[in-house]
Amino acid sequence: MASIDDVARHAGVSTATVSRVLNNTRTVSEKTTEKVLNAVAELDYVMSSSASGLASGRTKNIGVVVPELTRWYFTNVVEGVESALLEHGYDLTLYSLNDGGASRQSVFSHFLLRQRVDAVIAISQELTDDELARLRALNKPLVGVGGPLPGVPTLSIDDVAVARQATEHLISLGHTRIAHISGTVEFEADFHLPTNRRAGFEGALSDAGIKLHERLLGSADFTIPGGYTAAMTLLKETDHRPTAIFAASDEMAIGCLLAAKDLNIRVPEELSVIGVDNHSLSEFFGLTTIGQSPHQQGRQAVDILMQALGSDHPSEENINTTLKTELILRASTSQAPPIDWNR
Amino acid sequence: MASIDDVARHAGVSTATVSRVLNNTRTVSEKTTEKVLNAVAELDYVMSSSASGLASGRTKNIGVVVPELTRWYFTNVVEGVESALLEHGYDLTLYSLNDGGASRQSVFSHFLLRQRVDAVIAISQELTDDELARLRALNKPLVGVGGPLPGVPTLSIDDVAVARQATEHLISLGHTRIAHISGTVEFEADFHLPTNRRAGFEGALSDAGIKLHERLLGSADFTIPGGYTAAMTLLKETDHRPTAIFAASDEMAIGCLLAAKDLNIRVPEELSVIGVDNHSLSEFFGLTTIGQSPHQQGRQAVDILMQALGSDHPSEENINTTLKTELILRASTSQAPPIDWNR
DNA sequence: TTCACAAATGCAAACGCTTGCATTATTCTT
DNA sequence: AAGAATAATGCAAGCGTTTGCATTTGTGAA
Repeated sequence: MASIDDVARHAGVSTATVSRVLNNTRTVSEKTTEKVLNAVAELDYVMSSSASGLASGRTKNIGVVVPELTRWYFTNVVEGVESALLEHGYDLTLYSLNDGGASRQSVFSHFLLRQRVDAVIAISQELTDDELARLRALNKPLVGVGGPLPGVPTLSIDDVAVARQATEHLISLGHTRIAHISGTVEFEADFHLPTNRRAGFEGALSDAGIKLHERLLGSADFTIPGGYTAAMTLLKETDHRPTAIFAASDEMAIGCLLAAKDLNIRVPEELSVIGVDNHSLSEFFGLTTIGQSPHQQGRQAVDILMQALGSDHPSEENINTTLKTELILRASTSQAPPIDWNR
Repeated sequence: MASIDDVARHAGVSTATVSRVLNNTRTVSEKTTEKVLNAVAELDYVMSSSASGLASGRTKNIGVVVPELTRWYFTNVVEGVESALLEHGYDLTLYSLNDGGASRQSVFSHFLLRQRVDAVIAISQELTDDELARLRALNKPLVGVGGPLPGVPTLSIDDVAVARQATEHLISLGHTRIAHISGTVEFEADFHLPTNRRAGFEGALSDAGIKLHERLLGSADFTIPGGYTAAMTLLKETDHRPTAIFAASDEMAIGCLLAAKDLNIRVPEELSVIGVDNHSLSEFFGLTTIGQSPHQQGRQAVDILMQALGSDHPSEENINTTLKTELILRASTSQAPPIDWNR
């Protein structure tokens, strides 16, 4: 495997010059640059990242911490991050905290500290003070995606506003018996997502002067089956069946759609359903939703990171950027049916 | 940030000894080991991976190459790999080849060559000869998951056998008008998966003396919507509607289930459906399937890798291990309905 | 042409580890 | 108890880059 010395010799210059060309420090003449590049090509030379990392302190590698990989949102953010990083010549080292405690512990106390990464992107990670402190001690850029982190530039949607918008959409269609399926408590760890979305829901309701009915509140685990089960309970509520459901995620909303079908409840004539995400299956199911685009969020996180890596002042300006979301109208919501007072 | 010298001084030993303790070379006395470990803990010392990598040539990092992240199979393999690697103290650097050509090119010609990884795991990647040669030139262990690779230890299921088993299951239930939804041609790149599964299907059919009917062959893109559309076409075939469908993936099979529901075709009374994967949604949909467990496959790939990294002879023995799969009976298949000869 | 200054290049000392070899401490034999 | 063998440790030379500083080359002005 060729080393920088081989290249230098081959091009008839010093290793310093080769290094400068490869890192394009702009102080090398055109002629020399070309010679070096030729030598590089001829020898199939690729720099050793270890050596470069050791000497410069820069690894050209970004750590990405994610709670798990199998959820739609995470997967898509990671893909966005990955593709953007590739364009910048960076590698992505993935830390998936699947099993909660155990791996989480070692990732924060060991893996991230090996000086393998120049920066880290934390996806939907509510970090403990200790973890945050550890990351800060690294003195490397850190950006969060999916929720606010104290003192860290983050990207996130406004969950309260999103939920409010979804609910208001239903209200504007004349619905008053609106159910909500929120996330179960174990998802609170993700920036209180269930609570926030529920808050938006309740806010919209109370603004419209609609009284919240306890029995119109369900919760599930953000999956299709979870949404299905929750919807089943809600929809069997015979004397006060909702005419609309706002599910805190598209997957749960799809579960609602399937439940309605199994109960022979027509959507949207008898039941409107709205979700959040614009999941890849939503279009297929004709689901009206508030869309967010995690792929884009991932790319944007990289932009922020690159900027931070460029200027060495840890520019504390862009604390929490709120990402825009968009109401996507499809076939699952419509005018509320006339209320059948007999039920 | 503490360096190995600090630790050495703090423990009153040489850096060599510290290094030995940390890499547990078994030649350090118990006493000394303890002293060193204490110093490490006190100083919160974590080794620099760059320095270690440069000096030893080992990075404790594995490259994982995957075609994309959003498909169930890939995500799960990666999760399996990640969790196993973590246990071994290895990092995982992810290369997702989403946009085909562009990134693929740079990953193979540049990223993987930076000596950032000790080995690579290629997931469902049919590699070109050139790419394979490049990887071999690295002289680092390589294991493939998802399909055979010439001269490389790989893990994969026997697609032909799986398809045969699925089809035989339907035949054993008395079905003779069996349709198949295979993958479209662009998925051929994944080790001819569509072709192989179709071959198994046709093999089982011909063994049973059942004539294959052209109009009972569909194809789709391995997604739920794709399966839905394909099934719609198949099931509208009024004069020769299939009584069973074997879909090349669970997602497509779920599409079939949804199509059947929309057409008011009862499953399994009027239509049996079987898929392949044991996707996380399959249980919910009551889908009979041939299960494989990608998570497990990922872990197993790591086992092989660790073994290869341990012994320096690139043990060429375990070329392509065939993974076991399992018929999982659920509610979507049953005895064939009596044939209505009037249709 | 010469000089001053800027641009281009080279020199060589880090960077923080690992490891072969040499040295010292310990244990076992006889 | 002495010597041999073995275990534990230390020394110091790399590993392949980057980069501050010194040096050489090139340029424009006088």
